[in-house]
Parts: sequence; structure tokens; C-alpha cells
Amino acid sequence: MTAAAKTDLTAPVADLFDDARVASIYRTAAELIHAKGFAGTSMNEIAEAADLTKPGLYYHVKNKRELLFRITSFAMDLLDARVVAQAESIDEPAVRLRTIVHGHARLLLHEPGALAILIDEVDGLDPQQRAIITRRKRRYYDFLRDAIIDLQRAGRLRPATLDPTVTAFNLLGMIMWTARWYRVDGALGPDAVADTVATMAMHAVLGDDDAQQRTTIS
Amino acid sequence: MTAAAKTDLTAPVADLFDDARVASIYRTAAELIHAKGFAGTSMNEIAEAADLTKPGLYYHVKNKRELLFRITSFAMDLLDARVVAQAESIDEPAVRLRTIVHGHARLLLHEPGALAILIDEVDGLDPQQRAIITRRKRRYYDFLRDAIIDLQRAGRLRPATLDPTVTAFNLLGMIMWTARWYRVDGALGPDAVADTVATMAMHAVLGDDDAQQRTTIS
DNA sequence: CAAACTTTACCGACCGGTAAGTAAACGTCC
DNA sequence: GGACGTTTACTTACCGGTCGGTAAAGTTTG
Repeated sequence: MTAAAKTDLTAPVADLFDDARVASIYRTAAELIHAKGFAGTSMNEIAEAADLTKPGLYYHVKNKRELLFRITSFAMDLLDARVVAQAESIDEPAVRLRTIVHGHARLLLHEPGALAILIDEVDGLDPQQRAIITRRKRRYYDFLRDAIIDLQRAGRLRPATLDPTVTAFNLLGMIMWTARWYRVDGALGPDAVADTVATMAMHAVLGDDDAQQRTTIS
Repeated sequence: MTAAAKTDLTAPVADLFDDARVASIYRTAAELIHAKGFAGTSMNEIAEAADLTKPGLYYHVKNKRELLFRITSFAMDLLDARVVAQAESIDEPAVRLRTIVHGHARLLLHEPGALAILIDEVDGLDPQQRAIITRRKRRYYDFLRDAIIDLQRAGRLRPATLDPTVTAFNLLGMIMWTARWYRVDGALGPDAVADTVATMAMHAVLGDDDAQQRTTIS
């Protein structure tokens, strides 16, 4: 892949916003909300963490709902730009699946607050906002599930009777869960953990000859 | 308690409390908290869902923290009584691991609110309560990880280089995540989903000959 | 001058929690 | 069996505090 920037998780995300200050506020808010939950985080706390007073914060954001919506949308943008974009052109379904799982886990482990939030916190959005996010999440989920269905059609899904829907959720579970337990000061780095997740995912879904050979090309 | 009652997930949990009314309050509260988060659920809402006024609720529970602590402790009791008790006497590590994963998933899928809460919501407890819960969670986690370590010692852990700690977390992720996506009105029943989780877990961790043969005895 | 704040003061709603009173059931003593 | 306390399971009314959010006026920076 020539586009080295695509997989560069350390690239400043602030660039995606027109305004860097607003971006840093979002980031701060995202980390707080990730740590304490949306309902458990007050606008006052967010303001203080961003070195602002509450009215100062309200100069930048319209209200709490809007703040959550923007953060969540931003997280979905990241997922599309860094995971889907990288994987969608891959024809080989096993390689595609591994790229998705690995990329998603890697993104999650490198981006503490921001992405992890879209895990939960769909409540707290108003109905229209929630509908938008739900639609985007479903699109991503279908993208993941399609890779599994392609494997099944090719007769390579190892317990061939696995339900693709449940399988997709289970893989997502491994990925998402990392956001809860992983600590940066732990024994393993984020990339090592992402590798483990991807390896286990492929073994869970393919016969293990297949799992080792076909997917380590990348 | 007879041996049969141990695995009967449909047994009334209320019996475990001396008082049935309090048990139903806990259950109602657990479902609400599971759906909306601890911070996002007010004592007023809990009271109304239990057909009480707020002071009526406070007649039964000391305060919000205590309520969460009791629910969480109860969930840990269930896990110990129904999953650990069933698996700890099994010597064969693969069978033991499958029993743990399958039993935990099954319990989670049959008990909507109550058990799912201990996933999160360790904040909202005071330090001493949190220490107690954290200790119990760690004991359970070690129990799961030990099964993986035993497999590794026997040379049967399939990608032999898997880190047992990360592996344990990843299996837990699949299990816990079911509480987020599973709906009772879906296509598959709870036992079918639990089977899928257990099957994928075993394939993720064992060579697939091993995964199919050794663990279907049960 | 305008943008990006600040400080101060405030709003109504709801939060967790409590004080005080009450209606019904229960035990018990005569 | 009727009167009398006691206990159980609540209720209405209310507390101080914090929530999300705003108004208004002043201050700093490019």
C-alpha cells in the first residue's frame, strides 16, 4: 500500500476538523466520556478538562447532545477512513476479514477515548442523530459480516454451520472489549494485542491451516 | 441445593434473597441500569419501575451505591454458583474451558439485566465496595486464564505463542458482548448463541481437530 | 474591530436523600 | 374477641445541591 498515511495512526486527527481547538475539545471530552460514561460526565467537568469555563465551552459546542453526536460521528469517520477504506478493495475474503479485524482493533487500541465511545452511548442522542449513527454502524457491521458470508460461500468457514450474524458480533466483541481492559502501561503494546485479536479471530472462523497461510500475506 | 438445580437457569432467583419483594426490586433496577447505565438511571425511575415512590424505595435500600453493590454482588454469586461450581472439578483443561465459556455465555443470555451489569459500572461504587468486586472479578478471571495456561502447558494451545492474559480477555469479550447485542426476539435462542460463542472460543484457542473432538464430551 | 474567550450571576429541572406521618397487618394480653 | 402496641410498608412534602444551559458584560489577542 503506497498510501502510508492511511495506516499512520499517529497522524494528528485534529486535521480532520477545520478548527484545531474544537478538535482538542472533542478529544478531551471523548476521553472523559469514555472513562465515566456520557450521563456520568458533566459539561462542567468537560470544560475544566479542556481548560475552559462552562460558558466558554458553550461558545464552541451547541449543547451536550450535539457534542456527543459530533464525537461519535468523528469516530465513525475514522473507522471508515482507516479500516473500511483499507479493506474494501481486497477480494480474498480471508485477507479482507483479517484486515478489518486487525485494523479495527489497532485503531481502537491507538485511539483511547475517541473511538471507544461509539461502542455505547447511543442513548443520549436524540432520535434523528441516533438514526444516523445506527445506520452508519449497521453499514460497517454489514461490511464485516459480508466477509464472513463470502468465506461461507467459498466453503471455507470452518465450522461451516456458524451463523454469520452471530459470528460477526462475536468478533466485534473481542475487538470492542479491548477498549475496556487495555492499559497503555501494560506488558503488551497495542500492535501486539491487535495481532492477537486478529489471530484468534481467524482461527475461530477458519480451519487452522487456512488461518495461518492465507492471511499472513498482507 | 441438589445438583440439578445448579444448572437450572430458569430457577427463580428471588429465592436466593430472604425477601422476595427486595429481590424483585433488585431485578427491576438491574434491568434499568443495564439499559441506561448507572449514572443515567435515577432512583425515581427505579422506584417507579418497581411501583413505588422514591421514599418507598429507600425503605428497602440504603442508598444508590449500596443498591449497585448488592446487584453486582448478586451477579457474582450467580457466576460462582452456576459457572465456576460446574467447571472447577473438571480436570481436562479443554473441557473445563469450554464449560466456563459456554456456561458464562448461557447465564448472561438467560439473565438479561442482572448479570450484565457487572460488566461495567465499577465506578459508582465506593472504594471498599469496588475493592471487593474487583477482587472477585479477578478471581474469576484467573480461573478462566488458568484453563488457558493449562492448555498451553500441555502443548495444546494452538497458536502456541498466544498470550494467555490477552487470550482470556478476548474470550471474555465475546461472552460479554452478547449482553449488548442479543435480543430475545431475535432469530436464535440463547442456547444456540451460547453454543456458537463456545465453539468459536474453542476454535480460536485449539487446533481444530482438538477443538471438535475433545470438548464435545461434556 | 472582531473573534475568542473570561467572570459573574442566574434559571428551572432534576438529582440523591430524608423527616414525619399513616394505613394495614400482626401478636398478645385480658 | 376486643383493645393495644408494634412492625411493616409505604406516602406526602421537602431539603440542599448539581444538572444543562443562558444572559450580560468585560478582557485578551491578532
